[in-house]
Amino acid sequence: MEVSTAVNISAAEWQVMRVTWTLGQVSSQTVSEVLAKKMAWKAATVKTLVGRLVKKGALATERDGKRYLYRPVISEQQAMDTASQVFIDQLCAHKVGKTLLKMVQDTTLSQADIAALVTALQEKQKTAPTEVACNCLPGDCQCAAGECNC
Amino acid sequence: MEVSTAVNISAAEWQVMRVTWTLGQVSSQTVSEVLAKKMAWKAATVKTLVGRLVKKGALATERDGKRYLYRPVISEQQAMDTASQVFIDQLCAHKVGKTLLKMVQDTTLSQADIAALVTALQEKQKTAPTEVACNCLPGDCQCAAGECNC
DNA sequence: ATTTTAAGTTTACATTTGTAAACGGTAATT
DNA sequence: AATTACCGTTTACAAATGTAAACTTAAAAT
Repeated sequence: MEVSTAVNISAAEWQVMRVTWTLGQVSSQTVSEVLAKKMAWKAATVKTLVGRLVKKGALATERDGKRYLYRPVISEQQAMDTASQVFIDQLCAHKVGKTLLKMVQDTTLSQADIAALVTALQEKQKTAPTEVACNCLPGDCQCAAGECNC
Repeated sequence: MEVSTAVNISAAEWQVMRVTWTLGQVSSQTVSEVLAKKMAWKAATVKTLVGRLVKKGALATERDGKRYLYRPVISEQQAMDTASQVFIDQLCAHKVGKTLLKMVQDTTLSQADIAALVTALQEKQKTAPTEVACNCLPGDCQCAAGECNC
């Protein structure tokens, strides 16, 4: 039944997660070194974030002598997909397409990424509707002509 | 020089913005009615959010007798684009493609949206790199073989 | 064995966010 | 004219977030 494994990871915490996703299993010292350089954060700040992530269940710990090693509990891809969903869900359904277009245009993508996207889109095209209705208002979108872009 | 017009709009505030984006110029009563139904928010809650948005400069006011009419200061598309950028920027550059793919797959898009995306992607393909490097760590990604998905 | 270090834990503290009640004033209704 | 109904403004208040110092303890170095 999928008991809401969805942990909320804040923007700052996300940076810590990225280090663990990238390095797999890390000491907090490593995380601190990386983020001191990348984010100009004090070690104390990183400690707090790591602590919160452990409490939230986003990081698992394993004793390693006097210290701990931290390991991500959820995969990066899954976390990104969840975050994407949350992001998209808050937008007007009618305008999601335009926004995805902007994202695609403004992002560096590899040949493979592009190919995969094109394939998926072509597949999607087979069953895509002509229009996606605006869902900004409950019931029908009642915007007067010219007053909105729905 | 683009003096950071970027206003921060929280998730709850975003709902208020959507109403103004959709209806163009609204009384707080209208916003309240819409969101009471859509979000089950009390009128007081909406008042707070509207007030904060005005203070943040995201909504402009115009007197209308005893009350105000509210109007969005920035366009929805621009707000969405900014939010998208912020969202994408926090992700590992190497994995943005996969995430966009997921978004495309999980979202309802119109024929026109899909066509526009395909066109943009084909154009992008001409200059796309073979690989997009991971930028999770400062300097080179030092993940050991097999320990990360970079 | 003593001191230094490094780790984790506790405490701090201002802001932002979500949610809303209370208050005060003006316009509309009785 | 008195009263009611709205509307905007103030106040409330807990939780989350960003940022970090202080404290405590155990291991490492001398």
